Amino acid sequence: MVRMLAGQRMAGRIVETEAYVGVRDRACHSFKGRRTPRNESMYASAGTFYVYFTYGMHFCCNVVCGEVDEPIAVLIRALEPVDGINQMRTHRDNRQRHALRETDLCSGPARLCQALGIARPENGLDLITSPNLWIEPASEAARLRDIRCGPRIGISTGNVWATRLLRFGLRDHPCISVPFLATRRAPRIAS
DNA sequence: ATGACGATTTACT
DNA sequence: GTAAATCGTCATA
Repeated sequence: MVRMLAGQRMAGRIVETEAYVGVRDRACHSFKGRRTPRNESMYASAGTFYVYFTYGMHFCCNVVCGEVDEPIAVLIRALEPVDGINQMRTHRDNRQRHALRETDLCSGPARLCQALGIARPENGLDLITSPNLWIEPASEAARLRDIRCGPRIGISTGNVWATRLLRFGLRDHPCISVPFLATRRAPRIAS
């Protein structure tokens, strides 16, 4: 994931994500086809950026994945800082009491948005054409056998959607927000 | 108009 | 481990 800000380049390797699979998913903002000003960008074309504000203080970001009017998205949960680490650190330390380890700069959905300067203005951006924010192939592709899956984080609704294995990440990576408990390899295709 | 809550993070005991 | 921070959003009335 690459971010241009103030003429400088920041980049991080995506090491953790969660899937939000649309109108049937109780934990998804578009559950039951709910369409509001907040989640409007979920209904746009694949490659659209969906940024939302939560807990009165945090932003989190998603990549929209479905067809137009099919509100499916992937939450970006953690990055391994690669480029522009000093700028990331500045954004994070500014609001912080103690200096941060590099592995903590982007190890959470709100942390990475803070580090990359992602907030309300970035909601609805087209990641395919934007000069300021895009996703490109990693220098080295992850091996499927190194990808773990597990339940999504912070889903409170007591039903099957809280336990489905829709969080994915790189095995034992130090920048993951929460460790994967059981050793479950990701399926070839997430259903 | 109102109130309950949230796809989180941080500090403190 | 527990709790506070902090406010936009949305369902309900």
